[in-house]
Amino acid sequence: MPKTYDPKTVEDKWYKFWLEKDYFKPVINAKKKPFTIIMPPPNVTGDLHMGHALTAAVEDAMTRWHRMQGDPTLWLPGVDHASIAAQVVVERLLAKEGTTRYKIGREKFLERMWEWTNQCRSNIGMQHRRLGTSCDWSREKFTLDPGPSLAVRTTFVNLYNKGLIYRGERIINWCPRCSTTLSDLEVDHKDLHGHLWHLKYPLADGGGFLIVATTRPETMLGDTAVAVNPEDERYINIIGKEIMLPIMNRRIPIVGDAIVDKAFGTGAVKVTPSHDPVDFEIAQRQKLPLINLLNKDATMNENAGPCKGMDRFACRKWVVEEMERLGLLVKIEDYSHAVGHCQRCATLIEPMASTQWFVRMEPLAKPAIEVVKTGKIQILPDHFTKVYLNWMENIRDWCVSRQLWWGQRIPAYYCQECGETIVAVDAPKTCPKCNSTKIEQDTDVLDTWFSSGLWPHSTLGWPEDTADFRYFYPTTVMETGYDILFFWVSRMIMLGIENTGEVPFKYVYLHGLIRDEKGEKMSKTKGNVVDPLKVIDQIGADALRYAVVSGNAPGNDSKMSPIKLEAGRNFANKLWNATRFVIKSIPNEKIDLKIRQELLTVEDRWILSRLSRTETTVDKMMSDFQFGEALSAIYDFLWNEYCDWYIELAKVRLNPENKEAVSPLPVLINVLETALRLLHPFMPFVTEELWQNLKSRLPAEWQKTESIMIAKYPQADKDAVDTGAENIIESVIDITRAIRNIRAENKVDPTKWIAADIYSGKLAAAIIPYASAIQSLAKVKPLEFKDGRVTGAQSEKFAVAVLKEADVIVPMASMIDLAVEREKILKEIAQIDADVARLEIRLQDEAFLSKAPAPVVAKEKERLVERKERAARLRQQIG
RNA sequence: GGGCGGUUAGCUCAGUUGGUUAGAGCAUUGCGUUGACAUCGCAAAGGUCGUACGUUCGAGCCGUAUACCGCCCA
Repeated sequence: MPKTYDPKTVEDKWYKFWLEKDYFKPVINAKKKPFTIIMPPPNVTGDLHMGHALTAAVEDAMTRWHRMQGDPTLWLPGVDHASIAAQVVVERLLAKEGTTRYKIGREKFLERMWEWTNQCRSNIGMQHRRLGTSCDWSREKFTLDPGPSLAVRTTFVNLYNKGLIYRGERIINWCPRCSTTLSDLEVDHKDLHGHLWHLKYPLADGGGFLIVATTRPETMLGDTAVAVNPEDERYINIIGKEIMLPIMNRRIPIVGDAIVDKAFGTGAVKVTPSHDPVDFEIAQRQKLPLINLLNKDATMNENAGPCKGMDRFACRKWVVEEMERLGLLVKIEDYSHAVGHCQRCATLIEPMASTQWFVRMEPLAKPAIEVVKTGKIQILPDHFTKVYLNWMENIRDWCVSRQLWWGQRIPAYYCQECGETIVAVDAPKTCPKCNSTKIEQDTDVLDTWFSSGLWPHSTLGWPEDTADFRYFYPTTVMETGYDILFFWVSRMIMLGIENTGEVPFKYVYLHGLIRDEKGEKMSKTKGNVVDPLKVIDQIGADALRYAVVSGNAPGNDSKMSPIKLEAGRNFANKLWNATRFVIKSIPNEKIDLKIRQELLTVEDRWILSRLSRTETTVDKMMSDFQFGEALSAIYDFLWNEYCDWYIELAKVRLNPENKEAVSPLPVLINVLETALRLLHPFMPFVTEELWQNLKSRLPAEWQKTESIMIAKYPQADKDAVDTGAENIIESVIDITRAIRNIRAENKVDPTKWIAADIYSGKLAAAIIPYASAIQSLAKVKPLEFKDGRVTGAQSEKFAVAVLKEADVIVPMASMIDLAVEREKILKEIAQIDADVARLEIRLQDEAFLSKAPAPVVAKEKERLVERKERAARLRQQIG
């Protein structure tokens, strides 16, 4: 075996081996409860990032853990068509080529989308394989596959028939760049520094003005009323009167509506029903007309009068100038307010009244609230339960139609003859009302999250009654980032219950975001992304997986840094070398590796006890989704107990001179083999490589299992816990450390042997057999064990360490070779004397004293004092 | 405005039913390389656990208040 671990030479080999053996495929066994996890499908928007690596590492750890425990385990991978996100990516490609989706047309555009998607999908698949993910590739799904597509259409039709999907005119979020509606969740609110313009609106009867304030003055062109609170005494007399809307010279009514806040501004508000959600509501109540001002690209349309054709921002400027010219601009205030931006392209969103498809959410939310409140679904970490419930309880209808081309086409058809709307799973040939064949499908597609919401059941075959669906649904865990709790975990719960009558999963495990070293979100535009594939190329998949999982607590963000990655690489290498050592120690002749209780030494019983405790901890932590904690328990055991102490103690017995010693090999090998299995779910490649390496050098009975990934996960042997052995070895470790500590404090040459006396009280008999171990580990000889406790220690002659179970006494004389020490000190004194002489000459030099800067002179004087003092102390020491 | 989370060693963070002397990785300092590993070993230094009250025999952990930082929702 080479001296260092080289992941490149092993990872591909083992992944291929696992695939060939079909280990990733579960065997359906009706008698056993399956463990099922559906992978949150990455978007076909590019490469996998660190967040995906974390998802993959955590899900793979769970999957491998359950598989090794003998559960029929399915981890189903998939990819999301990511309607808007993917379309934005390809549109950017087109822009670089100097064209647009409109120029090339829908059909050609979709071809490009598929081309991109196929390439992206295979890339994502390759990247997941590099990460070592043990998902069942034979069941891989894509959101646009026939199965999931059928699920989407079936769901849409069912919801429509139940009245839970409707088409209506509402205020929606319009992205002018993407030229589509967006759901509320797809809009990011950012605080912007803007202005509040105060405008004078003259009464139509010439009896004065009302003053209204707005952050979007251009919308005044679409005002259809001014509203005041009906209980506002200032305005009670003018309700019912009319305003002459400036610029447009249109008469609009003054209406009373309770929603108007008397205290805000002047208490009078302009009403633009087509471009503001609150105004839209007022218009509904007051039966006001809607005037839409905007074209799809956010230029002003023919309703904007003189502003027709202007861009929305140009129009704003023009309106303000015009109002000022008319003497109707009262004042401009600085004003900070939250403004919606498109999550995908960051363009400013325009609220706009539009006829779209909506999902009525409240009836779907009710059972989804119930299952979480009653614990049928458990959200981890727990505090996200509140976040979830708060969102669910204040839910609003969901706009699902998108004016995009890439995605699931809405299964609604319109008769061109009689205007009938037909919603059906399969395209109708004739209109059921008028028998016309002139039928056209809705041109819009569905919000991508509509199909994601069906993912846990659509991937398993629903709406068909499949064996997979029957066996694996409801699934066990949904593992994903907390940032998409609403986007899809919530919708999966709602739609899962709606479609199947059962919860889609038992647990929701939410992980945090992986940020860069400074704690900032990684993004391509910031250029701070860490590419997981590059990391794998450099240090291997196991090291990357270690880095993302270790120290990662549920729901907490974590920062990624080269240092963390290095820690992972170092651990893999440590493990490699420990195994290399064990393998080297295996003799060529046949050996019996069976652990025989009667032959176990105290350190054997100690490491077996520690292993048992580690297994218990790991089992608890894995069951509690504390993956970081489980991993660190394994790390600590392997590095700080097995490598640092057990191997070191075993070396004493392995020494060929120590012929009568009982061989440590049975325990040395068994513990290592077990620990490799413990670690396997986290670091699959290096553990497989080492396990196979180790196994190949062992007797036949070790050859029965052909891969670590299908070997049994270690279970704690409670009988192995041995507090007595733990106390003894802990004392041996304490004593060794104390002596090393004394050596270090007294600067004893590492090759020098020193003497020590141990007063170990009631443990003496147990510790005495470790005399030779302590001797070699602490380089101490002679080592004597004495009765009782130390009394009246003389610190000038002895170094003393008082430990839990023992006292350690080291005579000073044994540490210092006086003659050598005297030589060293004399040398140092000579050196200092030379310094002193030079400094004295310099400080008597008139030229130096007058020309050198004062601080330099002062420093030299100080140095002289310090040197003289040190020389005096050294002279004192040698007498 | 409503809600949630964080504040622990120089840095990054663990610390889940309150229980001896609060841990890890990295960084720092000193020492060490002829048989597992310098991607290493040995040792050292470093913390009034944001602040203030309270509950308790006992608080990093529970309660109240407060400061600062971050996130989500409106």
